[in-house]
Amino acid sequence: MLQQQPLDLAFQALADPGRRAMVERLSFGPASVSELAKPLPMTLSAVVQHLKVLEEAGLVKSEKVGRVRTCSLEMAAIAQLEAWISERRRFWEQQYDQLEAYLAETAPKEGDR
Amino acid sequence: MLQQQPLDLAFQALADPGRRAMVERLSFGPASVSELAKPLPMTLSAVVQHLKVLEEAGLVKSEKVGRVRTCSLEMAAIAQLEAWISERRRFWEQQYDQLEAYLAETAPKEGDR
DNA sequence: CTATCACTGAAGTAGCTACTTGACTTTCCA
DNA sequence: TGGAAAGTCAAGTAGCTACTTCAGTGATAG
Repeated sequence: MLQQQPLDLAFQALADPGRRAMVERLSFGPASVSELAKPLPMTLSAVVQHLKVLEEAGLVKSEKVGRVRTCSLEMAAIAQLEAWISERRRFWEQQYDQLEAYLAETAPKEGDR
Repeated sequence: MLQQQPLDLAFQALADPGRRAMVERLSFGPASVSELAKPLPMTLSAVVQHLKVLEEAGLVKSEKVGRVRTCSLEMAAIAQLEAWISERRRFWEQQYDQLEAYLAETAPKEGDR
């Protein structure tokens, strides 16, 4: 809402089951590219490309030391997604509250369930 | 994780800013297709196609009465997204707790700010 | 020193997405 | 009854995505 590009990229990134699997793995702690690739049915190359998508979405950061690139989650981006979603829920529930208030106001007589 | 198809579809659906705008609008209450289309820079046809994507993702339901189709949010699907995301946060924080516990155990001396 | 490991980068491609236009159908109001 | 309103449906298409293979590069272990 403030800027939607970030949300676009983040939701898009999480729409892929392989990328979601990587994020799930990383939620347990940092991992190398090959560790991320091991359980996935695709080439290392493909994993690196997915990783790039996750990094561009701001969901993951990584640093290379020697020949190993170690990746970890960026909770800030994930928190933003959570914020957008819970905002929807907040407005939705508010709407219900208003409906309840409205019903309570227009028909507060005794035939009220 | 239980089934990923639903999450695939839901994240994918929310990756589009137009579709997200529709969901934002619907979080304030039900709306007709034309109401959803009004603020968007695209044809009615395109909006109907986006709507179909949202419905297939289970995020929105709609019902036609007379010539008007009225749409509303399906909070259940949105709650599932929220659950996946907050699960990531939970594991992430757990990892941090373990790190803290470890640090507290290995160096519980006084230089422990 | 050289083989192996852990990636990196480029190119190619099948399939999918987000539209558009235009031709209908149905419903409702005057 | 006749038209405007509110959608619906089917093509067609430019651009994007998720891979693959193959040919490297720079650490590191023996």
